Amino acid sequence: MSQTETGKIDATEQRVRYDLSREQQQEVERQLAVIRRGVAEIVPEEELRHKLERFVATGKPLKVKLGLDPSAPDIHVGHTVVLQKLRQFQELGHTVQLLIGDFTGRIGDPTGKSETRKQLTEEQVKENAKSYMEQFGKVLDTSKVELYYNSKWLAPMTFADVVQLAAMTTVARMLERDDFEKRYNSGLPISIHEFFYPLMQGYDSVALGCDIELGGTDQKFNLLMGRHLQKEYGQEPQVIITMPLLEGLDGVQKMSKSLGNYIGVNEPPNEIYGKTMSVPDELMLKYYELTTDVPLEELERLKDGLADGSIHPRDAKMKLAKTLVRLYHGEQAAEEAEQHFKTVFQQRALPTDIPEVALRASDYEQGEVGIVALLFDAKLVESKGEARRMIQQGAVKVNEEKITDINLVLPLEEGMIVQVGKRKFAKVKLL
RNA sequence: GGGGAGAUAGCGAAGUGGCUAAACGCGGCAGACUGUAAAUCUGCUCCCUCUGGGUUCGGCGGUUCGAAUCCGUCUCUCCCCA
Repeated sequence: MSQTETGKIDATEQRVRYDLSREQQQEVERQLAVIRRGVAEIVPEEELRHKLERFVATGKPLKVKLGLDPSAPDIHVGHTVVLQKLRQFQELGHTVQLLIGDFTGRIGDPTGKSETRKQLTEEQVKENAKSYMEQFGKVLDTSKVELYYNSKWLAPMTFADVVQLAAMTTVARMLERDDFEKRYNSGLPISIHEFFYPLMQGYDSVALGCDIELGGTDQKFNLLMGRHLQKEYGQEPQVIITMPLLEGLDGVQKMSKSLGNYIGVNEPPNEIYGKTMSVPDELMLKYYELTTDVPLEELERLKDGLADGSIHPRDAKMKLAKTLVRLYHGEQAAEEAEQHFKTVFQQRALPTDIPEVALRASDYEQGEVGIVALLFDAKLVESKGEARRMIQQGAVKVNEEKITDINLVLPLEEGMIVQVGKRKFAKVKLL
């Protein structure tokens, strides 16, 4: 859509003006300030203000949508960026609409991967939705959340409906989308049906009559499609709010499960703590801002302290790690995780809670075991070749003694502690 | 519908009959240093019963003493023309 056309629509739009009292105007400003915090973009902000004015004048909450993939959720800290924003909307008195894209997910994979997506049964979808709600409960008040499935309105559509929907946009416009453009230019395949994903997602906003749709910056195109379609269907278009993408542990690529650079909210406290400590320093403040409930004033103090050197980056990061564990596992777990970190990594001592590995004594002759087999059987390495490599590189310890001989045979003992690298431990339990 | 190009290890990318388990880069892992950050240095990175053996270069089938490399066929992809 061209600039001039957008301008024309805005210019001709008839907006109701509300006579707000001073307090009401202040409330609008307050809400705007909360909503602005940490966002990448609000498109367009003027419409958001208008919607908020209406909310303050009429008391009718804004409908704020977030679309979700129907596959089994494993929520990580990157996802919580958007959830934090939704929680803020809840606290401001608005309604959160979670949309499970069960129909969307039924059709195929939008990322162009060759594997066809597994067909999910209705039960699986319901199960996954339940799992979403459980995990979202760590950030959102899920009792107030409205849950929708887009198969409800997408499944009954006829081919004629679909063609009509498809006629509302153009191929050129579709190719504006960043990943389509990149794939097209670099000769990667794009299936026609992939063009329907933005259309379906956009139509969801029509069906729900959304006021606002949230997403990561990578979702901007899809979110804008919702705006466009709402106009086409004669509705007031939604305002879109994009949140910055959170880089993962590598500090470069966005946090994602497939890249393995994520911190899962359901991970054990020690993992969350440890992974957080490996986040690059430069990202610390971004993590604080987007994934925690640390107040803005405190954030400022941290920022200044780090800048003038009065706060050690390590201490700031330990606090971040502790905060994240507290958010997902509670105060006590946070304390324990910090203690564990200090013991294992700062003092290089053995952790107190080493996972046990059950080994069957009868599987070993004369109660003895080769070091390579031991590492493999204890699942500390993926292959025996890797076991040999680890030993040769000096990464292996048994009962805190470094092992250097790959042919070492040692007696199998209850409670012996095997270690590979800095963070993989196992305690032998004989059966 | 016609013509052309291509598919190599997690990714990118060399290799066009034996010296190739396959250069190089990225990523990953381990060690040193450290704050389990960054930077830097070193080693490793298909599997196994490991001074040796086994299975790999889109699938299947051939040619050959010997194939990632040659031939046939199938699948998939991209580009150009219509």
